[in-house]
Amino acid sequence: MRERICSAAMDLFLREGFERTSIRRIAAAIGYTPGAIYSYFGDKDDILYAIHEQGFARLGLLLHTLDGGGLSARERFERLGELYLRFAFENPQYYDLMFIKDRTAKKIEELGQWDVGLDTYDFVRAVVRESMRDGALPTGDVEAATFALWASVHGMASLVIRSRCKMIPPDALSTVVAEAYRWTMRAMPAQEPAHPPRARGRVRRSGR
Amino acid sequence: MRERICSAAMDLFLREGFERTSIRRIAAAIGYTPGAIYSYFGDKDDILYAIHEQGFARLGLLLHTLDGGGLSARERFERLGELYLRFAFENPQYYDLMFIKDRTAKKIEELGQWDVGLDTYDFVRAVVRESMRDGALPTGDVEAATFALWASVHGMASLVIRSRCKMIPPDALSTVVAEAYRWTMRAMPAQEPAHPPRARGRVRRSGR
Amino acid sequence: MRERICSAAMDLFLREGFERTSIRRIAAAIGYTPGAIYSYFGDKDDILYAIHEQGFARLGLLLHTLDGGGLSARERFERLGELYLRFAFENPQYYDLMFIKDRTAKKIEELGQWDVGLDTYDFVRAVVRESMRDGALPTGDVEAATFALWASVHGMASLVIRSRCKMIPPDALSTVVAEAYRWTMRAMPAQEPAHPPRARGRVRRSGR
Amino acid sequence: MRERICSAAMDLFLREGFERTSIRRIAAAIGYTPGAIYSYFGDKDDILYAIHEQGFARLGLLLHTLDGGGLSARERFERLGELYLRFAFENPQYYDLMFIKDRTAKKIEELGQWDVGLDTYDFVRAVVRESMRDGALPTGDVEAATFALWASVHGMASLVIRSRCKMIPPDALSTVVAEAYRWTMRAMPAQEPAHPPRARGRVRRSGR
DNA sequence: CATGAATGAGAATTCATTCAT
DNA sequence: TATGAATGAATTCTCATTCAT
Repeated sequence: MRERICSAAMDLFLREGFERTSIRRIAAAIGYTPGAIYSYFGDKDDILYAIHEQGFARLGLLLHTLDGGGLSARERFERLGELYLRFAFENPQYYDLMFIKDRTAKKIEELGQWDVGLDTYDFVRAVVRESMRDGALPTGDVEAATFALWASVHGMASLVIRSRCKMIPPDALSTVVAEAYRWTMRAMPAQEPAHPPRARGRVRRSGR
Repeated sequence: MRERICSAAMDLFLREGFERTSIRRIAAAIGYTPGAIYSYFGDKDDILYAIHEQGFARLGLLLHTLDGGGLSARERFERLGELYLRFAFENPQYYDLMFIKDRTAKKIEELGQWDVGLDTYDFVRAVVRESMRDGALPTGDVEAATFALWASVHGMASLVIRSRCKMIPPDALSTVVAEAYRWTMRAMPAQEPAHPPRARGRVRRSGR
Repeated sequence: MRERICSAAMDLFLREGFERTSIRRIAAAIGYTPGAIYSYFGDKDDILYAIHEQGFARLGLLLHTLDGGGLSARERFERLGELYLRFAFENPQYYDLMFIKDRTAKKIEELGQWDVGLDTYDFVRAVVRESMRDGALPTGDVEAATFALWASVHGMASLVIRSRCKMIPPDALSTVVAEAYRWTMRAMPAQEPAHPPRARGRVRRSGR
Repeated sequence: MRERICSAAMDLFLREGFERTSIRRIAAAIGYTPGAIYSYFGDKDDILYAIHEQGFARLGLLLHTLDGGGLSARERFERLGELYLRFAFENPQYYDLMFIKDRTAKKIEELGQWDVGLDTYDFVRAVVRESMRDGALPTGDVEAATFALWASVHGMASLVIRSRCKMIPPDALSTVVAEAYRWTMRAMPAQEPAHPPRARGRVRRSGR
């Protein structure tokens, strides 16, 4: 039902591009009539929205692999961006839908449903906050730091996905991205925690 | 002529959105027949392309105000991103066309015309390279540093423009962005220049 | 349904000419929206193709009246061309579509669907072959003889239909055609059959 | 001038097809403005007409090579069709324009200008008449015989040119055509001249 | 002789959507 | 739940032609 419609839609996004993905085509792909789709989705953009939810579910799963892995706060912080980028490059269609496409934002606004993306954002913010508390990051405005991190990785992802990096040789691209991410990480060096949070500040990282 | 068509098109982008901007409407807006447009532009996307060129011309002008202002390399470096962000927020439609929109990229690829954007990219890279030479930046991979800087500001700009920052209160947004940019700048601290260029490298910043 | 569309199209061919027959007009003629047509035909040329199929069905029916009429091989042979010409002159629009118009051929090639016309061609060839076997025709290359016969009648039909016979007074035309057909028949005189088939070879025609 | 326009038009017919040949394109091909064409031709179809005249001039030249070659009447008669077919297969675009295309006929009718084609037709008729006179052909209705000959070769040419012979293997085609032409010639066997040419009209042809 | 500018008409096609059944 | 039929609106684009300059 809804599942089949969504996956047919994603298929079309991949194979034919977003513009070519009409309700007619989706219906044809699953052997139904256009009208039938409207039993499950009120709107074409509702399909988009559902797929974007799926995307966030996937991304959420991926990011939450950081939990309980016995990672240090700094490691969690550094891996966070890497995982985000991995998601983006491995699921460019999803990523586009979730973070770039106009219509998704319009639909979200229309529904007033911000939770979906917020969960992820909150998770990132939590990691950032924790990192500051642990001295894995210089203390500062959590919101701004979160946004800086996010903007940085989103910038890389969206420039690549929307074909703005053609001046970088394709085979050098992943290196450049990785290297650029390292620059970003450098913006946020691990610190001696200002106020040892919850008696955590252990010996490690003393050198930094 | 072409000017009138472009500005009518930009007008429509603003007022009605991109999808609603058809050749018909553009023609109607300037009191012409659709066919007349085709005397000046071979294609709908040619109009896009022309506007995007205009946008880069504007951005170029703005960025080049950095030249000859007697600024230090570090100042140039830091103001570069600020100017870029200013451009983005003051001309979101242009910015979208230039750095986000799909069709622009497609048209560019079709034409094989990368120069337009490259000029700007080269300018940024030149600033980065110079900054490294002058110790205004840690030495390192110029390409990656350029990309990191660009990605960071593009990330902020595109998240805002494509309405992905609704969780940040609108009136706090500009502060968050400014603050986030400071984080980014911190990634690239001024350094003791490797090879004192033009007798600059003084004692300052020794602590870092 | 499809029937109504086709007959409306034929109507327009007749009344307004082929070039003037657009999907818009067809739709208007049957009181529908252009889009509605596309529920029944994928393409403008699909309509052409359907009509051309109808035409071949008609022609097939007509030619098959030769079967089972107790006709001698020679009679069948001679009447075949007459029926063909009758079809052409009575259904010039169909004939044009089936045997002259460019787009039909293009569509056929596109579909790789040669069967429709082949049925008819095979029928003609069968008649020719049989005629040779029965001595109703000099023995020889069946393919070439079939083609010669077909070309001859097609030539007459298409010259008339495409208005290349204006130098022949209209009221003399049918006589000229009939007389010309007699010349063609003379090319293929009845013969003493090589191997007397079904004990036919009677004395008649001895004088020739 | 007119020459250049015509040859550009022919070029386009060949390379892009007839439908794609617009006045705009012709103009572009010779580096002029569409409007300029109208200084030389009143109409798009006037160009067609001019080209069709050229075609007839060419065909005329070709057919007139039969004159003065010391050929017997029968030889002239037989070669006439061969030359005609050769012209058709070597200049299919011209042939199409001259003998198949609708618009040419319409323009001719509009102008009331039949002479162009008539010259050729008269030439054929003259050959036929002479052949009869010389006993190179059975005596009979000259008009009908002319038409029969013409229809036969036109049929072959137009079936091939308009792609109705796809059931015949391409490499066999020229053989089939040649063989079919032989059947046609057989329709019109050489005869003992009734009246030994120049000193004519007597008892002969008693056998018929 | 030729341009440049523009018209007006029309082309095929596609789409999201609706609704009675 | 799903279809089949249809709408209505729009889309890009192409064309022959005209005409003042």
